[in-house]
Amino acid sequence: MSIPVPGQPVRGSKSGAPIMALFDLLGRRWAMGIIWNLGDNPTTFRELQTRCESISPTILNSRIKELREAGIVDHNGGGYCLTPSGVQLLKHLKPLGKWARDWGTRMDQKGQSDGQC
Amino acid sequence: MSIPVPGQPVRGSKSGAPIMALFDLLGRRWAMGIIWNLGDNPTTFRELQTRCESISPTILNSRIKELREAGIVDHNGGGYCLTPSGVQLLKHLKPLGKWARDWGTRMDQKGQSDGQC
DNA sequence: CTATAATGCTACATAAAGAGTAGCAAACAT
DNA sequence: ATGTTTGCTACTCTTTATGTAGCATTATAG
Repeated sequence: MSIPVPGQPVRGSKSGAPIMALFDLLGRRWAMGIIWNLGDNPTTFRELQTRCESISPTILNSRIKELREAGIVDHNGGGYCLTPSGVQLLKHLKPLGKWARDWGTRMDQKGQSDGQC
Repeated sequence: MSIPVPGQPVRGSKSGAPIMALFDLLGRRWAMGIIWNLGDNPTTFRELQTRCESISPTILNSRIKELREAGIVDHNGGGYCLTPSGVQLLKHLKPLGKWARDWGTRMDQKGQSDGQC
């Protein structure tokens, strides 16, 4: 799968709006999970596989390739890790953890009128 | 495609970690783009289709279904819109716009050692 | 030096998602 | 009554993802 490049046509934007290029990249299966699980310290391919609990090596490999080309992930001697820019991205993803927990709570006690926007 | 529920096994977490359930939901094609394009005011199905520039009605429909079940999107007389909780989620997505623009800039003048993490 | 183990993958066959085009039923306006 | 708009569904075809097996390379241990 070709990697989306900001400035060139991508899914959702013929003009290549950066946010759409990003959504294209992150909207691929496992992409965000990989970034999340990469966290701080260098991680081996197999360790990443384990952390993701059920990812197949085939897509783990393609996602890594894409994220490397996008300058989000890198590989040094010890394993895979986030680039500085990847770290920034993860920083923006972090708040979603809290939102997700609240969401879980809300979904539990569902049924209440969820507000007609 | 069945919708991921926090607390039940999802892609990336057998125990159903909320963040993984969220990544499962948002990591489906167009999911984030739809939330992004929904913005403030109620939007009709066809208007959404237009804003997404190239989404097929088939998946637009399934994404909407999933996002509604997840309590992120709702439909009132005038069209589709974000629920309060969807608005919060979008708020967390917004900063990615800035990151994406910077990313675009970086990708333009690529080549420089991107830092060996 | 040889044997074992870990790492980073690739191959391949199968299943699941998404794309693209056509068109329909219901509600509304003219 | 006729035409529009809206919110879809049907259908076929392509692209992605899954799952299991296993290989080549490097590091470690005996």
